[in-house]
Amino acid sequence: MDSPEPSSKITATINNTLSSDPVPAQDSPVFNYISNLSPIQPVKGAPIVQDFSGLNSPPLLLTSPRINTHSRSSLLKRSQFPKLSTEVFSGRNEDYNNAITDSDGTGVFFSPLRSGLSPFVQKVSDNNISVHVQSGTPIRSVDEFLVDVSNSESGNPSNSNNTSPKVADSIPQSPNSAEDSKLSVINIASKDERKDEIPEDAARVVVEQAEEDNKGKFPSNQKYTGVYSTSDPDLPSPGFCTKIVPGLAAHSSLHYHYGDQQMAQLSTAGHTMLDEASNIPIKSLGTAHDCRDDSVKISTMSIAPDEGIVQHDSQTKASQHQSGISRRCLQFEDAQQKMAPASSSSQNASGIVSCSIQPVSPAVIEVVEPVSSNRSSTASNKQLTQLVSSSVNSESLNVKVSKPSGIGLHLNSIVNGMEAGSGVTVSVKSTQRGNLSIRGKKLASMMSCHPSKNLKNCLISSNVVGSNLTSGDNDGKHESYGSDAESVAASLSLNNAKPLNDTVLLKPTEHTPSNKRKFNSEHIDSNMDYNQSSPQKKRQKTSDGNDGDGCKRCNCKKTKCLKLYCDCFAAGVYCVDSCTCQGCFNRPEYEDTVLDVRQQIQSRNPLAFAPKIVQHSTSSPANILGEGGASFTPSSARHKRGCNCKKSMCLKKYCECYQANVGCSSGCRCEGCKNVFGPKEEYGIDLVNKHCITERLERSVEEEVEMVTATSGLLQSGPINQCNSTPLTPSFRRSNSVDASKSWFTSGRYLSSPDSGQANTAPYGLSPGSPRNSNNHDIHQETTGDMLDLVTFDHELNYGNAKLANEISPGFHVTGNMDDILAPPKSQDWASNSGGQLIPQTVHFQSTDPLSWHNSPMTHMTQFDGSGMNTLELLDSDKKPYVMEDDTPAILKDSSIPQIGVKVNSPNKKRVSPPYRHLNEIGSSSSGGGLKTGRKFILRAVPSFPPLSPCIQSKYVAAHSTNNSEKDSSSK
DNA sequence: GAGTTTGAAACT
DNA sequence: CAGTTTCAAACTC
Repeated sequence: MDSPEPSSKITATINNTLSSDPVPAQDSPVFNYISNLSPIQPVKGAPIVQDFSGLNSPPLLLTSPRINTHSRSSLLKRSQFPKLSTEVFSGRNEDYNNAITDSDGTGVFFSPLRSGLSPFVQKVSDNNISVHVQSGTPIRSVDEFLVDVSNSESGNPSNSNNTSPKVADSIPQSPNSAEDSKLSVINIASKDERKDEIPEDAARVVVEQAEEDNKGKFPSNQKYTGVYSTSDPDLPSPGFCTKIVPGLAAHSSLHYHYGDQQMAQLSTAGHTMLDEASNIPIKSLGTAHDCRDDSVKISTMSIAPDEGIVQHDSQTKASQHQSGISRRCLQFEDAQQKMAPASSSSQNASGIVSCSIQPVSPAVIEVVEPVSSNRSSTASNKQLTQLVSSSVNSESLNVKVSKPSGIGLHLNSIVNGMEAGSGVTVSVKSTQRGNLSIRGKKLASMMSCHPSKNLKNCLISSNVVGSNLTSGDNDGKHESYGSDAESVAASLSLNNAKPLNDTVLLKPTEHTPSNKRKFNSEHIDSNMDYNQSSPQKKRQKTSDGNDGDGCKRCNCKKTKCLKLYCDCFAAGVYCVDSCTCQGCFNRPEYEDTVLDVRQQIQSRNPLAFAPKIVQHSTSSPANILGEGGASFTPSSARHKRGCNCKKSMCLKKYCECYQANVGCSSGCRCEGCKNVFGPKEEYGIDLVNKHCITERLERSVEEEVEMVTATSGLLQSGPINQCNSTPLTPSFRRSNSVDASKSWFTSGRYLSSPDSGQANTAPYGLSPGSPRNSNNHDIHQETTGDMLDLVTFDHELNYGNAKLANEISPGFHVTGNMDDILAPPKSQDWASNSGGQLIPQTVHFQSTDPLSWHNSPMTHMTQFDGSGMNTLELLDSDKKPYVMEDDTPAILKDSSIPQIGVKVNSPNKKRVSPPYRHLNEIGSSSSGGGLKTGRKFILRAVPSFPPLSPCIQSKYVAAHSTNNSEKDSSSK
């Protein structure tokens, strides 16, 4: 196993299975390139994806703490999935093999994943890198999850192929399951010690699936090294990919595919992935599927969200593992996993997760794009490409956006994340160009994101990224994901500084030491944060207060990070190394404890982990702003419970409403409320405030626009900061559409987190769109306003970015299906649906319509994906979709569950809805308009979500794209 | 970095 | 449900 054995074998197997040529990775120059080139590896961070799993339900997040490890393990697992992996990856296998061989030489294996994960890594790994095996404990559950997923996915993948076939293919490439898995693991591990551990887990996971193969522990580091990529590959390679990181996965996949070399790095990898996908329709490759899955899932989601989810989860996990990122997150995933039995189905959410991969690294994406653009364009890989970077071929892509990943996180986190991340903007031009540009600097930071904030960022980024890449993000690690991707992107951007188009340069990034460093560090940080978390990042974060990354770090001293006082815990994320907490039990190692505590808390307050912010379709405040209309409540979002501020006048972060960039609602008991985002009705909004808000909105819009563009690229954090502030704006979303979008965002957050699903979707959606962004410029502008709205919230921003992207990219139309979306429509359902939808959605959009982007919160995703995000767009177009409902739904939705959907959501949703505000809001303010709008939106939104099956969505999209306008109008 | 303020979470 | 305490983030210096 471990040994990559002769790649030849693997390749052979691969060949058999995949038929794809397994050129020994080593052999293939391409492989080398990739390994060398790929900055991707860093992407591993992507693992972040893990978050997704989290997506399902916040609770899960907690549960998932392991996830991180798991995720890593998951990677392994994936690798395990030998079946696919080996076969599938034959091509990759080669790579893997090569990698392996290389690794062998070094001792480390690279799995395709690895390669995918991080080209960087590869290099390193090659050297030796890496990978330290982290044996850590395996988190089997996760792994299993992953595995299962992968499996399931694999199964589906084929189905799903469509969109993201490439990915899947690529994934599949990973040849030998066992070996691969090992390798993959290794890869990841190599980077971090923890990883090492994780890898083991992953391996275990894999083992579970294929204990044999894995052996659980791959002997040595090698395995670990291989872990990420390889093992996964085996598994359904897809799994790998996904697991590894969306980005990574993609990369890895790419690598595999490429035997070509292409150093091209990620992009190449991506291409390869795509190519393979195209070539290999394989589904078999479960792993590949991951990536694909995302896309596929997305598409398929509609069909079988669960699978998608699962895959995503696994992926995410993997990704998480890979990247430190995972650390935090996503326990939800675990939980979810648990929740949803391994089997894919339940976990549709997971599908979302897959998104995470994408999210993994916008950077990656970018990287990919270049390549992809080159190849991808050719490659059918649509999905992959989409996933990878929607950027690459946004057009074809259906993005998977699954990003909902964020979902797992709680709103809070999300929101926060937004802020943190804001800085960066990435613009991806998905459309064929594949240009990704990342502007933000913060990407990295974002990447790193921590739980809450990070999450936000992550989400955003992830969303964006993910959207870009693939649908699936992961929730799991909110942070990681986004962060990774972002980080990557950021790194890219930073390094390259080339904002946009640099995407191509992923390699460069890789190549450039600085870039590499950045990536690595970033990725690591983001991914590994807790593990390795590069000091720098930590520093940054710490300096920031959280955040550089956006990730927050807690500083708990007495609560062991097991109470809601802890931001990390509250966000359902594990504490990261960067956290300065004392006696922390919020770590994967204490997963059981965390889960227990979490349960206890939930028993007392079921909504304890639900997103605090719910989208209200109408928030009174928003209306105020509302340029557009009143309908908009600036923030459709509201704090569920409302704040109780007495001295801060809701003008400081002490105020949860303010912190979340949402207006206060009737539910608030604050005194002297001057919440910029929307004072309590009582207080009425001050004109001044309104002005401020509007200004913010405008700014945000502008920024968002940029962001969007960037976002499309990835994360775009840029907006974030402001966004943070701006976030407010979101609430204010200008137009209805805006509102809707916002609602998304907000909802996204909220949803994502708590309920979940939505958020996930949103993110996904967002990310996907990005690709188009390039095209979107115009759109951006147009949308910008909306975008801004979306952006406004931090979370939103994050998501929003994606969304923006989506929005931006006019392209996104909801391919999907308004209908579908609509179908789900009910707000309540919505949440659940959304959850599921989200993912799926992600996929479908392709919008062409600029409008759609509105929906977009997801837009970005859509953009990239094009279709993927569409759901969002759909929503947007409808706009209202999201709006959805209100908070409640959101909450419920949040759960991110979306995918999983109902399960998670439903519970939450019910409760969620509660938020006084909704009622109030609904009733009151904006109420009128707001709520109405919200509902209206919701309906629309719903439709978007519904988009379970990508395929369906796509269909719808195609059909509806035209219809959408009609619908929209009608809905309106 | 230390200390203060603030408001949520937890407890009674 | 209300009041109090505890806690950690946010903020200030």
